[in-house]
Amino acid sequence: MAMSEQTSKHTQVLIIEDQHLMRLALIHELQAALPASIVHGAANITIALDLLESQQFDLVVIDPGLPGYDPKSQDDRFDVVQVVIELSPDAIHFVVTGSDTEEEWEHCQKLGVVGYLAKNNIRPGALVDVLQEVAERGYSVRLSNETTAPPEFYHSGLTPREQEILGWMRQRPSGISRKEIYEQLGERFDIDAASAEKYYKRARAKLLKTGLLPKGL
Amino acid sequence: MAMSEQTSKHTQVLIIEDQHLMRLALIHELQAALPASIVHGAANITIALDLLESQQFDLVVIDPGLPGYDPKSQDDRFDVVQVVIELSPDAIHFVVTGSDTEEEWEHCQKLGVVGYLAKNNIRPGALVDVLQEVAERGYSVRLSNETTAPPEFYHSGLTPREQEILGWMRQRPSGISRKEIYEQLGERFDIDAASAEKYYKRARAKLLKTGLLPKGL
DNA sequence: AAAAATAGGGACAAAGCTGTCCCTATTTTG
DNA sequence: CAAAATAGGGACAGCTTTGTCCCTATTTTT
Repeated sequence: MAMSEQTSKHTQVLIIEDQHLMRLALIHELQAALPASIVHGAANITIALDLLESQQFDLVVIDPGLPGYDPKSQDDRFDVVQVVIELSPDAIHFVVTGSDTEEEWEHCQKLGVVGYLAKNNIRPGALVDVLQEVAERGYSVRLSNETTAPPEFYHSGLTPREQEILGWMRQRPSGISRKEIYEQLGERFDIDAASAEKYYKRARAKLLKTGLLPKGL
Repeated sequence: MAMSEQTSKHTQVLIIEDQHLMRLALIHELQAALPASIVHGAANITIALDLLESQQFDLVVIDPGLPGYDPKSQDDRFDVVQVVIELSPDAIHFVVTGSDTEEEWEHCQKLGVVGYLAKNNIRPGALVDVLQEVAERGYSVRLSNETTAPPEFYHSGLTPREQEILGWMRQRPSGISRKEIYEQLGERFDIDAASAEKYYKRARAKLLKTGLLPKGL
């Protein structure tokens, strides 16, 4: 019988978050940010504690606003964080919350948390930057931040690439030519600028065919 | 110049939610639930009001916990909902919140809301049921609910189908054979039970190759 | 012991997405 | 006006995912 290789080369990640869609989104983000990782999800503290006792993790992401704890009680919130940290002393710990405060971050930091992220300040792809910042500076904080992002527009007939390119193009500041955007996108996605242009054009064509495309073209 | 067809056959949906990942997840869910829909996202109330003034919507989903409003103030939360409803009187309105209460639902109902959903009670695919319930009964309420879901396990090498099938299989109650699960899955996804079996096996093989698969096989 | 379930594969067609290259008009900008 | 940018496509190779069908051992139930 082969020995079970508990010490695999994969990064083990645990997400503790009770909101299903948010947990799935975080899992998705973490997988994208750490391609060789295995990501576990726990919808409540009971499952989380089971997992923490059964194996080691390299990174644990905690939402302290779990059911069974009084969301208005700071003590309850810190309790969750503290217990998790005690059970995974070698891991890196992030806190993700929908109601962030400067004071809570400071308290969490004393408990050993190195990442403190407001849910409304986590954009797709942002965790890459957070992880890098933690690696460089030892911590990363993103408090709540009212965004001025443009409205989004999702049409079921578009492929992910087309959605993505279109999203970027719609944020084009005035004075910047489309061509420049194509080049930026080419660099960002590591594709040809011409391909980015192609995607944009196809997306546009699809929207025209169905009869409506957003104002900013 | 062709006349712009404002009255297209597509269902127009608007999601007002400040948490980016949650907004994207909701957009995704809505597109899956309403395949012929065009879904718009607004990260704050300003964008939302712009959109509401510029066009009509058939369904508006509101998270009243937006920045700029005191999350502890019930009045502020209701204000958001009320303003949105006044600007889209012909639409159906859902409220999605991370801090739900029975009282808030009752108040929202008086304002015209027909769907009241706690964020921790929205699972992937659940909006289909919510929409159907609204169509049949006129309203749908899903208050906060502590789940007893099993731990989740996501491995980057698996395809979405494999992840999905594996997730279902891991919830198999004792006394139910795998074969029965295959049949349920076949029905649910409208594929052959044999295909479901194939996916499970391939997922299992991949996990074995990389050295670790979760306890429950 | 016979029947059913399970593990662990192979082969393959259809479809969709990605990415590249190339083309011609028309419009905008310097 | 000349040059650059833009609109609006066609063709195509490569890849992954999906879904179906088929196969042989081994284990578990009955």
